[in-house]
Amino acid sequence: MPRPQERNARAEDRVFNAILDAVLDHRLAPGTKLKERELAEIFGASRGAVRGALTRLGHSLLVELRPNRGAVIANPSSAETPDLFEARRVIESALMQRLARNITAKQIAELRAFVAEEQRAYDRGDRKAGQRLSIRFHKLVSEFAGNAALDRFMEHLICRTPLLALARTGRIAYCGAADHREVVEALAKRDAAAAVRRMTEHLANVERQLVREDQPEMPQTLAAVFSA
Amino acid sequence: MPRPQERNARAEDRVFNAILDAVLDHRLAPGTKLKERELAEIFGASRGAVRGALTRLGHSLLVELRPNRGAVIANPSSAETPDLFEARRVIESALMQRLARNITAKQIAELRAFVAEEQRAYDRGDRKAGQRLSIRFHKLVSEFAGNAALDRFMEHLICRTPLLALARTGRIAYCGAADHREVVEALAKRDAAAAVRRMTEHLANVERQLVREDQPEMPQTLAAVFSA
DNA sequence: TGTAGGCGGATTGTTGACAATCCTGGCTCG
DNA sequence: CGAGCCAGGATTGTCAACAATCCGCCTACA
Repeated sequence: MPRPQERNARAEDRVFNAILDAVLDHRLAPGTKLKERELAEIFGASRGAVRGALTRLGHSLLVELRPNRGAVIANPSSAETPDLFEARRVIESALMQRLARNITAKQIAELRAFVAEEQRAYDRGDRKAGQRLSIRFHKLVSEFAGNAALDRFMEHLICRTPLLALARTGRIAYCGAADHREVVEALAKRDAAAAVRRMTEHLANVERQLVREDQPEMPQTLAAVFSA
Repeated sequence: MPRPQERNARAEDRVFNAILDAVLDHRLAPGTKLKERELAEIFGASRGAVRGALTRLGHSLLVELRPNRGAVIANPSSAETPDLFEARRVIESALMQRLARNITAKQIAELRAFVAEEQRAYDRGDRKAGQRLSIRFHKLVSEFAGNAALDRFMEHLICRTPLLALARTGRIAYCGAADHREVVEALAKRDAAAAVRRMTEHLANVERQLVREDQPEMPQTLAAVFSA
């Protein structure tokens, strides 16, 4: 006999995590409608639990909550790309400087092992797993830096990045284990300047992938469509 | 006959903003219990609306949500102070660099007028108003910088700062219009380095106020109390 | 034929009652 | 006399029915 309170407190988390994972794995396209009843049925949860999960996802900007019109997977405009990546460069540069000072040998070992696993995933052609590990690499770096406020913010930025990639290019952004390894090795040498440079370049690489493929985007105004 | 949906969608906002303002104005001490029924009565709202507001405040870390035990105004530990201020220095330095490049004459004028108003508030001894304007100064700067992602994060950091001040020192942190004016004048000259330096020093000044008065804090362990 | 207006179904928003949980105070028992 | 325990009351968590809203389509009319 499951206790309602505990069971359902987890029900909300279950729905939240399921949708979050689906977005990160690109299994839910931007604009997909998220109906409360349907989700409640699928997850065997009450509508209230689903509502709570959607509200949280909305606060993280992963779904767009339109009053009286339901929730859809967010469909960020390409105008957000520069802002997002500038924010990431700012924060992650700061993280690099912190880590170059404070990182422990154990953390270095853990990062190396992580990058190796990431590399193996890409090598065997498992892009989904590679992508997921690439995301978690940035989160791991953020946690190791040991600043809770920055880590919290990074979580938001990291989750939003793949969504933006999917909305713009229609496919997975390739993060790449090689870039990550260079960052880790710079940190291992406690070379703050090199770590910052490599992380910055890495982020610029990912961003460039997005804008380069940003051609087939929908025009913003009707005037632009018919001006030619 | 007020329409339930619209009236209550705003009811949640009303509760949210009222509590937010009360925290920023230091009218609610950390640890204060926020009972749902009581708040619902006070604001003439339903318990659901109050719940929604509390959930949002919880997500902003302004109230602590304890499962089955209700919500209280957050009581952050002093250990968070360095993290918070480091995050602010990182972000606001980036904002300064952006603004030194992009700020418009109109924005400069607006910032100058804002600082003048802030100064007048302090001059006439109205600390509450001065404090409120000091907070909004940082938010205004953040908005002018024009990066939505960073602005969003700044909002969280800015709201959390006075709470930390209250929890630690028991009184209002003095931000000071003079520091703000120097920042604005550096921006007016489009001197990025000077703007960054002044903002960084300003934040360091505020942080120093907090740690300097951090003596009468509760000891963390019983052992520490009785070791003497 | 094209457009304005308005039903019908589906979906979201809200409420109040009910269930579960926690805290408090007093009681019993060792 | 103190520790453990057990109601009683207060508070939070959950749910399912009801109300409000929106979208698509259909009709009527110019």
